[in-house]
Amino acid sequence: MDQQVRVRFAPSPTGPLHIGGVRTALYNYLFARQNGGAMILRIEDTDQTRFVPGAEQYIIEALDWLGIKFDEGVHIGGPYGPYRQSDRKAMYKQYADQLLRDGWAYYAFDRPEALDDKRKEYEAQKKTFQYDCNTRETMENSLSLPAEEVQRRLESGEPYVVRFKFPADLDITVHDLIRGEVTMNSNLLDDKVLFKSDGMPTYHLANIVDDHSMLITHVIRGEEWLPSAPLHVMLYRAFGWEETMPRFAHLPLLLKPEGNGKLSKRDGDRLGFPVFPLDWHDPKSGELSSGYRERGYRPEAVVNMLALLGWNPGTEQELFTMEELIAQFSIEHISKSGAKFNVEKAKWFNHEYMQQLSDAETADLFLPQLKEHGITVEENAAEEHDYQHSTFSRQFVEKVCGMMKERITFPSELWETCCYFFEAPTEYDPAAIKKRWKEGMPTHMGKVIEILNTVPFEYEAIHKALLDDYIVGNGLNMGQVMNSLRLAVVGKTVGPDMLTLVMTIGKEETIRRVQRAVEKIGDVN
RNA sequence: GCUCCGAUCGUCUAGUUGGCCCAGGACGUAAGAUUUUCAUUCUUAAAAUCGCGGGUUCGAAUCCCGCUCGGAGUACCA
Repeated sequence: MDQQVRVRFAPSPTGPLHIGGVRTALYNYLFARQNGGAMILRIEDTDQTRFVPGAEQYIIEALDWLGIKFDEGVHIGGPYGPYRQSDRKAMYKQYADQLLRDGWAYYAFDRPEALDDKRKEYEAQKKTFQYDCNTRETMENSLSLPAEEVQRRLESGEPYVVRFKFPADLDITVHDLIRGEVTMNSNLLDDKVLFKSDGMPTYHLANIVDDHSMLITHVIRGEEWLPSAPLHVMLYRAFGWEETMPRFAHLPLLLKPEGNGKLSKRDGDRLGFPVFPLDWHDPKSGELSSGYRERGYRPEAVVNMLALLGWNPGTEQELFTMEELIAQFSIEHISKSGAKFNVEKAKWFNHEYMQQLSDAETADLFLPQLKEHGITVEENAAEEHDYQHSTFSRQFVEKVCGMMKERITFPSELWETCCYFFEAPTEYDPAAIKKRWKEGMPTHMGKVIEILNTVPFEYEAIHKALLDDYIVGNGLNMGQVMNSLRLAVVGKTVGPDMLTLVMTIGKEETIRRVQRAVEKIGDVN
């Protein structure tokens, strides 16, 4: 009889959520959904010194933007709350006491300075001090001190921490869903602090207590937790919860795009791509770290890219909707090695998802830029375009988007790519003039105007009159004439099919632009 | 230093029970086609002696051992 799958994403509100953390959340989400289970958001804020205002809200907003939804959590409540560890503070002490009572933990009175000194002392001998079964007798704790002394210190209110008492020489095996069995010997593990002198539990205690009381069945987290997994297994054993201990899956890390090491905030800034889902304004330094959303990435693209960074479907499919990911995700296909983040691939994903937007959706993204450039867009304008007043219909904007969106990776490129549909060029690319605007071009342009004025303004008619009859009929250089026309209309030699462009901006505007170009460029070369 | 984890094209990876792999796909790169231009698109190509060295086997990217390299952890941080 299977119990319901329950997973949690448990970040610390110490800053913006790193993209690696987003991936962890995503994998948890996919796993939960696939198994019809519950996804829980728990905030692990046991370190009051590292608390950053706004971080919790940032995490919620970022995951919401990406479509990673929760069933229970700090922001929506649920039957196993509260979901913020600082709000659960009162319940941890009894668990520390239980461990103390059962001999799995002990009081330690060593001051932080004393520990520092100890570490330096060892370091001087090229060794590393570890508070463990070999050294604890030499420290100030309830194992080394007489019972009365311990009692006296406790009653006098002397600060203390509670440390886990690792049994000597015990092989502890962690069953990891990704890595198989990982075994470590307790002699090499240190007596981690479980309960701090400020009355708060450490991650280790709070995590186990919460996962147990929230009925978590699977812990999917970053590989950086693997070394402390044996401690966690021992805690479940010490509490007598081993029967219901969650299954563990330690995810490979996200690495820097170049060189080695874990992906960090600085890499993103240096290499020009975001490391965070959303923009983050650091409340202390005022520094801005850019996010995927503000850079113009589609949430679907970020999800798709992240899903494939460390997991693969075993097929050649690369584009996935969230639903497809949920259906196909499997822990067995998560890779064991770290993945280097690739900016180009991220852009490619975004281009793919930009193409999936409708013309209307693309137009919505374009509107702010148009406004910024003084272009007015009217929902139900009588005319498609009014170049004299820089006013266009919504329909016209959508038409342009439909024509041009395949050239675009980010919405921010829309204006640069489409501006000539909305305003006439003010200058002409000198290199293009040199290459295309040959002798006699004003005459040819005059002929273009004449044709536009005389033949019906229809694609086929213009094509016949201009390309077939005039250019081909007179043995003119097609590239020369058409590119000069493009230069006159666009200002440079880019853009869609020339006649389509003319049809789109209209007869009058085309003629105006050609006349203006002839005036400005003249009969050079 | 110690402990643990890892190691296939520049990058993400396929390869899960050894032969169908002189290693497949995608991004990127290059060339060509298409186009009056640019971009898109399409086609093709280059690109991994499967980290190195030993074994096991008729046969190994796939199994075993050693080495090397990389990463993580080693806090009253998570």
